[in-house]
Amino acid sequence: MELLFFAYRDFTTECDAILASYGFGRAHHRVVYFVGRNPDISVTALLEILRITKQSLSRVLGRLVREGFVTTRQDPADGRRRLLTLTAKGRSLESRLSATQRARIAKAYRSAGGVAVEGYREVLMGIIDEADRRRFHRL
Amino acid sequence: MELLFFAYRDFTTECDAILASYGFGRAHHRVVYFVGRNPDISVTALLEILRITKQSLSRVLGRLVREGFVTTRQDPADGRRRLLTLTAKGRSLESRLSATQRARIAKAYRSAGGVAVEGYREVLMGIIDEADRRRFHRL
DNA sequence: GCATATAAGTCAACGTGACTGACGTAAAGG
DNA sequence: CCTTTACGTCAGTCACGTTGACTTATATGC
Repeated sequence: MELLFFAYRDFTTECDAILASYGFGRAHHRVVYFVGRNPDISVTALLEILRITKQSLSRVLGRLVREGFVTTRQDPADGRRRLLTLTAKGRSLESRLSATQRARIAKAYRSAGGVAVEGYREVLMGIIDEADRRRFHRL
Repeated sequence: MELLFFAYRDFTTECDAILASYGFGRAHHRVVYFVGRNPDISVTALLEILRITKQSLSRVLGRLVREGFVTTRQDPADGRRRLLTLTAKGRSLESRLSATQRARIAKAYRSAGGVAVEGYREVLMGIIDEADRRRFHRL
């Protein structure tokens, strides 16, 4: 429990500094991250991943769209849906944020070795709710 | 990165429900957890673990003390220090919260096996800032 | 074709838990 | 004695979550 607490805390603090320089918070990071991972994702699908309310997302996403990090377009198959995708600016922010986290994970992976990484992934997967685990089977 | 996000989210949501029934939030949980782990901890030491400001801690800790979950006493060795310890009521809350998390971790450990757990701990340790890693060497 | 359901957006109000800055007090220590 | 440390508190701000109500556009089933 302590391990997870410290790992998650240190995992996010570097990003917080970058985000602060844009006037963003963690909520913006999560949106940028998941839109980056799932281009053309619908608003509802994003809400289900983040498990927050539409109103909470609205403020964060609205700003990201207004400031040109995310674009919305109508779903050609279902006109009610708005599909979200990162712009070049959004991808640039996303990779800047991910770079610090990837570096941290890569360092931990290297020093722990392949067998440890296998175990790490297996245990984390076991901690995740069964329903959400399926998200990873696709990858 | 996604693994950590979902694992941490699912790791905390069960507790959030219990905490909500007391009118508490995650901040209270963290205080109860770390005071439980470190009986007779000073306020400053707790602040360093949590990495929040005195003012932020004050509201949360103040309420826990007023409602009888945590006791403070003067450090006999240094009268400026207030030593924090859980009351029976506090320990009861702590174990109730920990029980759900322990169960989740235990389940993940069992299904992953001992070798995986070794790797899991090794990688998480690598993600944690070097300075904080020392905290675990004691344990 | 109309009624209902769904996707999205918005207005308003609120709560928690962070933050900064300033100030007060008690105890320790050179 | 003066400075530093530990703690507490007042005041104001901000991020980000919540609920509830309402609107608009589109899809879909009868």
